Amino acid sequence: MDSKRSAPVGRPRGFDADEALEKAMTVFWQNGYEGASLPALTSAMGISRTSMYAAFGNKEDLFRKALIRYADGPASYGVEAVAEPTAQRVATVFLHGAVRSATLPGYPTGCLSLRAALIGGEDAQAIRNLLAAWRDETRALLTKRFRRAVNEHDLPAKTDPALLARYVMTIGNGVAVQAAGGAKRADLRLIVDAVLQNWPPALARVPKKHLA
Amino acid sequence: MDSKRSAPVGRPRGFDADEALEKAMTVFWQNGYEGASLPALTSAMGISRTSMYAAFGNKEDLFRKALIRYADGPASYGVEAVAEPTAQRVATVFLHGAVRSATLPGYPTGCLSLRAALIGGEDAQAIRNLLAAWRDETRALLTKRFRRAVNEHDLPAKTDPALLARYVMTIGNGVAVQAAGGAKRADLRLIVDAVLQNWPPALARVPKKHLA
DNA sequence: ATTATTCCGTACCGATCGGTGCAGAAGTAC
DNA sequence: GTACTTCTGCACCGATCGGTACGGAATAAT
Repeated sequence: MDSKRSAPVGRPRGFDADEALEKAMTVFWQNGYEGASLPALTSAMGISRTSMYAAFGNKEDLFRKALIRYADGPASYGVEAVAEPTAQRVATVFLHGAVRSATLPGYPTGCLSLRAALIGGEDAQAIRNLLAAWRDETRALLTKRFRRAVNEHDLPAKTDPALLARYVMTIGNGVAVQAAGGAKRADLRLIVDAVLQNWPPALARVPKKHLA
Repeated sequence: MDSKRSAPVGRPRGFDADEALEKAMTVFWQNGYEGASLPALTSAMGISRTSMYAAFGNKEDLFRKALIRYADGPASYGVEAVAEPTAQRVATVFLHGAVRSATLPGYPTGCLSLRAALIGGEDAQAIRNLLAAWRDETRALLTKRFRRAVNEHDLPAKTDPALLARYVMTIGNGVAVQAAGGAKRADLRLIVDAVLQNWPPALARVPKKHLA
């Protein structure tokens, strides 16, 4: 599991697990979970099937580890954003990060979380749930941060933090889709800047859930 | 092919092709192109493998026909929007239509075009290209409409119609993703209304493509 | 040296994929 | 009725899926 073992007796591993995971992340990012076949993964990782299973468990475990690497790397802008001092800065850093992450040179365009599991057969349900949980987590992070901003009078009192968080996520998701479709970074940057000029958006607390 | 034949000699078809196509569209919408297996499709359509091949050709042909049905049905809001008299109305109808289409009761949430083919193996490349072309077509429709609005002084002269079209598409895509993730129609409606309050967004023509 | 432990390539497993051949059932035309 | 056309269910095809058993190669401890 770890890169350093306490007593590595036996033949040492013939590849760098970190580099292999990086390659696997890229393949998942490009092709999604089900679309990434084991031959595609292992050939990109430069190792054989057996070595992958020995080092990472199975395909699902490999994906989970790749996702962690993704969240800590290219998609770390979420946690960075909520550390900003004002709500406007939070939104700005978040959306600029979304644009940057979705158009990184050397990586697939768009967002791994969206490309990997909007769809799929029934056996990919676990992966879908995992990614949905991760996106919900990010949204909860933003909600909490915006709630604090309301309490600090950094946002109008009637602002609904949850709705504002979903607003920001919606723009970020749209950016990811556009990037996956070939949109240029400069264009997306102009678009999110246009969105950010409308701040804070008028998102009052919903009056009441109307009867279904 | 058609629902009416000129001389239907021989045993008549034992199912309604239109109803079957509707079911197939739903399965593709829910599971994507590759995620929709033939057993899943045929069981939803209520017919056997062979009947599907006889009536629709193959899986790819079936998808193409389902997509046409989708574009003429749940996703017809694009062409409806550009018929509106002002640019603001165009954007409003488009985004309201996106929200409605992505949260239709009795249908999968989100947008078929996104769920079906953001990802996939190599053999799904043709499907991806098809859907990308369709989205580009919609964007071109909006671009053309906004260009007309600029000429009619319905939008500021310095507005970039292509960029504005991408802006609207970006919001629409974000809405579709959020809907697929479980967002409620009422919340999405509030979000797009907040976006529409910022109209026209400041999207000037890009100064010049900076040297790569 | 010997022994133990680990890595890794080959070859294989059952399951499922999209697609098809075939024969019988079901209908129309005469 | 007979002849002919079309539909449809069953069984099957080769290819590919994720996953594994096995044996040889390589390194560490002794």
